[in-house]
Amino acid sequence: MQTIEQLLESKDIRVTAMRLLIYKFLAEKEVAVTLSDIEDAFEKSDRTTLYRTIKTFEEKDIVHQIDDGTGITKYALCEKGCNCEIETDLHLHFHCNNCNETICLTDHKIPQIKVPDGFVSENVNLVVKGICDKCSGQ
Amino acid sequence: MQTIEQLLESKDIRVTAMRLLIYKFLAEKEVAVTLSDIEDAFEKSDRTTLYRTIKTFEEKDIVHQIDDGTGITKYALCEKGCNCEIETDLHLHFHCNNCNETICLTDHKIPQIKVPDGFVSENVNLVVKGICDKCSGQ
DNA sequence: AAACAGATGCAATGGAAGTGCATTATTGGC
DNA sequence: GCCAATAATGCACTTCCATTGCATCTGTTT
Ligand SMILES: [Mn+2]
Ligand SMILES: [Mn+2]
Ligand SMILES: [Zn+2]
Ligand SMILES: [Zn+2]
Repeated sequence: MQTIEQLLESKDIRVTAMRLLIYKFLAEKEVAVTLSDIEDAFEKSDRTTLYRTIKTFEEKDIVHQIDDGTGITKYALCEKGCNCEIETDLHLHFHCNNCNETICLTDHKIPQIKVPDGFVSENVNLVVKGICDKCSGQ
Repeated sequence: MQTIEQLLESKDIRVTAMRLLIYKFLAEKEVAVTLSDIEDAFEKSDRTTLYRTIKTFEEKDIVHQIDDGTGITKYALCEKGCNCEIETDLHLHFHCNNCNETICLTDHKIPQIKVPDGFVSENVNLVVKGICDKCSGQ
């Protein structure tokens, strides 16, 4: 089991206090977060720093971006061995219309989608909306 | 076969020159369009009018909105008998990474998506990205 | 210590969606 | 046809989020 420091170093990311804190924040959250969520959690630091940190994480495949249709970009830590860029690895995302939270359903992979002749599928984005387990009351 | 005028009237939308023009513009396009696309086509009219026209069409189920992940909302005419609000009717959308256009694959319905116990699926958005038939060179 | 690279902070920008209100056009009753 | 009501249009402004330029700070290397 590697430490967060080791993970960052292995991805050629310099270890800073801020980066460790943001990583831990993401790791504790079980849902995808917006930049605003991170801002609220770290009011002392500047928005830009948080933004660039999350972008750095994204470039290095530590987090992946989620477009859940709310118009606000969300982010979540990648699972170990998650190859976000490979189509076959893509899991689906669930957005709760009640609590407004979005979560990764990491072990629900997107099924193979047929496209018409002449079309080449490279990537699929699938967001299911509805009521999450917490809100459905069971 | 009903005229555009008859269609609009049947949906309780007043027939105006602008609305007819925008409807025809959408009908001629085989791809989903952004508000900017409409703006470019009708430089004489104000953006707000175009915006509200498309919103009116959307409310009355004449067009449906498409979130293809580019961050810019796109719109396309509904097919005859397209019930956009019914989950089972939803077709999938294809976004070309080359020409950057998005099209409705109206006869490719979204497959049933399994969600974990406790989750209730109400709606699904599925966008396939890749290379379209025109760009794939066949 | 000096030099350098990268991280952080502040300010500003840009794009797109949305709204308030005045003006103009259309409709329906008379 | 005329008038009042109602809806459509145009203009200005706002809000929200994403993104960037540049100055400053911090940590590392020689
Ligand atoms: Mn995810
Ligand atoms: Mn469509
Ligand atoms: Zn919920
Ligand atoms: Zn194409």
